[in-house]
Amino acid sequence: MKRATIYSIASIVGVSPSTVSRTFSRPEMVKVELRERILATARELGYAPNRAARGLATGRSGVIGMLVPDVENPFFPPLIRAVQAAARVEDAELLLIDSELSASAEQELVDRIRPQVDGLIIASPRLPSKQLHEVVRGVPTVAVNRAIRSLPAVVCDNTSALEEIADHLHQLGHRRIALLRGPQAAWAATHRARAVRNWADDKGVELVELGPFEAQFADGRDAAAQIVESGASAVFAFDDLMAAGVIAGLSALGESVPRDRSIVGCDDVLLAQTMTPSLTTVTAPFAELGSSAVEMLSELIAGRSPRTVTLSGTAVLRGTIGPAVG
Amino acid sequence: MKRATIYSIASIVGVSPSTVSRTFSRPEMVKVELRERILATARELGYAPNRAARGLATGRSGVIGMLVPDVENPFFPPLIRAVQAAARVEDAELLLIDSELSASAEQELVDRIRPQVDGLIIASPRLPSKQLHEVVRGVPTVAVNRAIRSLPAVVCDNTSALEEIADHLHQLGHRRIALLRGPQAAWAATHRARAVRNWADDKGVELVELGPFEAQFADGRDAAAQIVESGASAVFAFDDLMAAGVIAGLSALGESVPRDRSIVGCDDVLLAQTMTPSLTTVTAPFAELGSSAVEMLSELIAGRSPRTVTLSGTAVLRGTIGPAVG
DNA sequence: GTGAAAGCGCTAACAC
DNA sequence: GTGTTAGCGCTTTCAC
Repeated sequence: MKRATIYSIASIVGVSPSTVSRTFSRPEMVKVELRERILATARELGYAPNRAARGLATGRSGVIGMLVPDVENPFFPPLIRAVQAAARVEDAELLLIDSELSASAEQELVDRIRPQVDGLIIASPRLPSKQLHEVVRGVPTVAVNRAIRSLPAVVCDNTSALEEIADHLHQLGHRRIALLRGPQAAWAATHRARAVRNWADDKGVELVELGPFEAQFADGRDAAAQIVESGASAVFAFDDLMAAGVIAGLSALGESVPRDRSIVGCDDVLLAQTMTPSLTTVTAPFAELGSSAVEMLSELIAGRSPRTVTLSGTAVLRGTIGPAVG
Repeated sequence: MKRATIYSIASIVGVSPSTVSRTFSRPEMVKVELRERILATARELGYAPNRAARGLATGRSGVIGMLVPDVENPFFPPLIRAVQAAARVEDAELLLIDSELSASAEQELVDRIRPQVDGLIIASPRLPSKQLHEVVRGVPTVAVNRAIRSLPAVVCDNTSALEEIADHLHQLGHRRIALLRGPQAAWAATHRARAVRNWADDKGVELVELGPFEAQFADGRDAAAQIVESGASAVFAFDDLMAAGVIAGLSALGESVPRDRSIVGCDDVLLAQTMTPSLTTVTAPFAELGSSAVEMLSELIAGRSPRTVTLSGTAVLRGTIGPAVG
């Protein structure tokens, strides 16, 4: 028994295939009673429109591609969920691709899925602007978590949230602070570093910059010794994962957080909320990041030119900061 | 400038469209020299085969669907990565769907993507067997993390790893142990509970069973009071996330792990490795789980009937267990 | 080894 | 409102 098509349904109901087609693609165009009959027999036959055929005819696949550098990094799952939820509303599916932190893979993978998606959402791309621009030529694309001239983007500005936390740290007596930088090629890393640096300059606080790091847990853990050596009483890690690493590394060195040193993360991923004590960090607006991205992508697909959207993170003071010691 | 097709290339090179087609789908069928020429001009034009057209002609989309109950649960990202990596090798893309913990959504979502995928991988399905069987009718499907009669599956048996940890706990003097059960509808929850229960029976250890829980962080945290009350000196949480919750909950109650109580998780997700102290748990073979699933799916698509695969978890003793106190 | 032609299942003008 | 008729771009017999 083969799959039902608009033809099989049409012949059973006694209408033309176009009417069946319309019943599914523009229901309002077919008279209610007829539509009902068609829908009924379609259900009986377990009919579902063949997406490939529809895609071939319309030039639209109904799927959007999402490229992330590392699904296992807890920053991305919430973003994926948000994008997916938003896509669902527009009746689109999500093709997910993981570039495994490789810029060259980004290029290759985009090339590969380009022909089968209506649009692309690229999260935290590592590819240099020029190549990025080059590779997405022809596919509507929006970048997330990276401001870039040639592409509409949705980014998160954590500056004021970081300042707020920094001020708090300052009040707690911290006068020498370490900053663990994120990946060289990551826009967020540069942006966050600048925020902390500017704040420190303004306040006249000594800032010890470490890194750049790939921003894995191990990087944070291994940086613990340098931190201790630096004499910084508080540290801004690039993200929550690194912060967790720092805490582990300090613990191995016999220190306890926040008793001996204060740690701040960024993004407020699951990890930050579930560790004990919970992590002081900046909450990223995942849901809005995702929905804005999808929304912008739709605009783009519709031929409009959305402007880059800038959202903000929110400071959340939790258990990993305390008074400066030493 | 429109996208290149086999026709545009054919007319430029001066061959028939079929030859161009073969160059891409069965390269060995066309003479080397000709093939090179075709490939060259294809490259010039930036040609890539239209997947929709190919799909329509062959009945294969080249995409496999993966359904997870919750992308944000750290158990799934490593699985997603593994599946994706394996799929890549077979030149297939991954359509990801998140059912957000709802069994009914599973049904609806599968229905929805069924027509556009060549096969389906369903991770930790919550749907009752019968409905699950019903809904995947017609699509090659493999279940992951759930043994089920009607579907080929790849599961992980943690029994011996859990016993190993339990024995260790016993040696440390623990004689009253709590077990936090996972979601009612989750196969893994039942399976793990049985393992611990049987062990406790054999050893004559008192087992306090709590739950079932949805297995979120908050569930573990909120269970802390009951645990303290139960007098159990050690606890097996359904998974790492719940274990993290328990630790947080105990901490709020003034207890410290492993000083006051020992905690064991399951799966060894990122969380388990990055918390301080790191969590004693059972490492799930994510990579094998994913690659087996894809492998079985290919078999299924090819018309063969793969047998259910059972892998094993590995005990990993870390920082959250210690001698029984009280 | 290569070409011609039919067809995959749907949509979209365009008629009626 | 509904039917007719071309395609959409590819694969695949079947000839040659």
